[in-house]
Amino acid sequence: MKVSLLESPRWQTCSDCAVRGFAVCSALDKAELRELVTLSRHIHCDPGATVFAQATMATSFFSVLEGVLRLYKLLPDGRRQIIGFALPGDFVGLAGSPQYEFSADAIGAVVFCQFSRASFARFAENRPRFLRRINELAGRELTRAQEHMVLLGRRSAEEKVASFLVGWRDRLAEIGHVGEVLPLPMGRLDIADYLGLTIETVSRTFTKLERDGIIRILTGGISLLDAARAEALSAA
Amino acid sequence: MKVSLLESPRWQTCSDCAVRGFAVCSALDKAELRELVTLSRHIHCDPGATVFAQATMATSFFSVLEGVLRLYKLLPDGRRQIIGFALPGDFVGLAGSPQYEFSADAIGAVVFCQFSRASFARFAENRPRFLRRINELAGRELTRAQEHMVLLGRRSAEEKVASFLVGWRDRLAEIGHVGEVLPLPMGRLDIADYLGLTIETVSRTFTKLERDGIIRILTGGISLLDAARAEALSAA
DNA sequence: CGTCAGGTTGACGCGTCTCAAAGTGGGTGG
DNA sequence: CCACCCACTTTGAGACGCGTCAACCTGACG
Repeated sequence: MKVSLLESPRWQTCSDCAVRGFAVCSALDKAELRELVTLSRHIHCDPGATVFAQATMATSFFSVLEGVLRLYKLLPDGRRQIIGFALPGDFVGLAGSPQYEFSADAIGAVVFCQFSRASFARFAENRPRFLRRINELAGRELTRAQEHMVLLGRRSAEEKVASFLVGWRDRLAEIGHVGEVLPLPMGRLDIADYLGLTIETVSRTFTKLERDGIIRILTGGISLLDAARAEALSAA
Repeated sequence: MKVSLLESPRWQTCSDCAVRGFAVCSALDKAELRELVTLSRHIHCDPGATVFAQATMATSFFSVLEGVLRLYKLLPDGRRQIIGFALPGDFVGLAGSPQYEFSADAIGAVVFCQFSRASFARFAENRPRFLRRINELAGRELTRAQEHMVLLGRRSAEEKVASFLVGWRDRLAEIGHVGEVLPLPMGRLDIADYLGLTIETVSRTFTKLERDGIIRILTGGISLLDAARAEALSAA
């Protein structure tokens, strides 16, 4: 069974954009929205395409419309840590330093809004409501990062995988995903690099969770058979 | 040898506050500063005192003036992850959820400014310059968190300790610390919980770094004998 | 000089990584 | 439509880094 995150209808204009309700621009009125549109470009990109790379000049901000981005940092010797996945509605590029602090590439096909940093900053500059909205998103991002640190520093492999699955389910639910099946558009290697494990450990742990009747492994996703037990493993 | 972070002269008024140049309030003019003062209280607290606790009502924001706070999250079974140390000039409480997402307590004696969340928010509400300043601090915080994730997920014990020492040196330098000796006001257990290690591993790693001539262990701190080698270990 | 918290050291075990091989499914071209 | 291919995943066996448990050391303080 193939599971897709691209089932939502395509947008035509900003006002009926699929992520209108929860993206950055939710804090804008019609007039402002019309102005912001003139600063944005819609970009489609193919599976695996790099959106931007760590340490290159940060010329843009991004708002994801469809699909999933993986955000990651690389060590000089090639070790990779995925610091998060960006979903529809997520705003990317907040850090504010002149270079990107991490890389981003598409998992599957992705559509996003791109803003030039300079003109976006000029637009935001004197709009307290919009600035507060950006603050809100930054705060949420920060809270997620802190939770992720606990996971990386203090949880076992099994707890990590369970936390990931529960967290992923909750994030998809937030953006309106429903259904028995939990799609996992990213591969095992991505999950491993997100959790600070190796691909083999992730694979073994998935198998163990399935043996224990907690999940069912499908191609491109899983089914959470025993959500309560998974939540217990992810240990608040 | 005893090393202190409290050598700086005490403030009298906001305008000659020791952290005036790099705290949140650096974005304010004299008049605004005078207004903000009326919303703040100066608090002194003793070594080990808890400033706020995870999952309690988030009624305040904090700006550190002197000393160091440890910020941490606890798992139900008692495992602890320190997500950061707050130094003079740092602003704490950004996340914006109704409850605190983590706990904070004093390492050594601490002095900070406390703001009621509600009145602080009202003050900030229509001050774009101030909101942008808060954004800037949030972005820096986020960048640090991302770097920390790489450390927790992808570095060995030795790399973790070296990164910590180099990072700590740089943060102290940013707030004006100079001198051969790097003070470490936190104990080994704090360092372990910051790095996702046990206290024994941290202790052993310190010893190894000293044997290798990279550091010298002092009471209450270290001396970085071979900064280049430490930086190489922390592997950018 | 005794006490106590914090730090260090050692021996051992376990969880995760490493290296290697085999299995699986989707896509492509004959 | 089938057979091959390739990337991805799973499984296994063995090694190793870090955790665990326990003992000892050290310096600050009364």
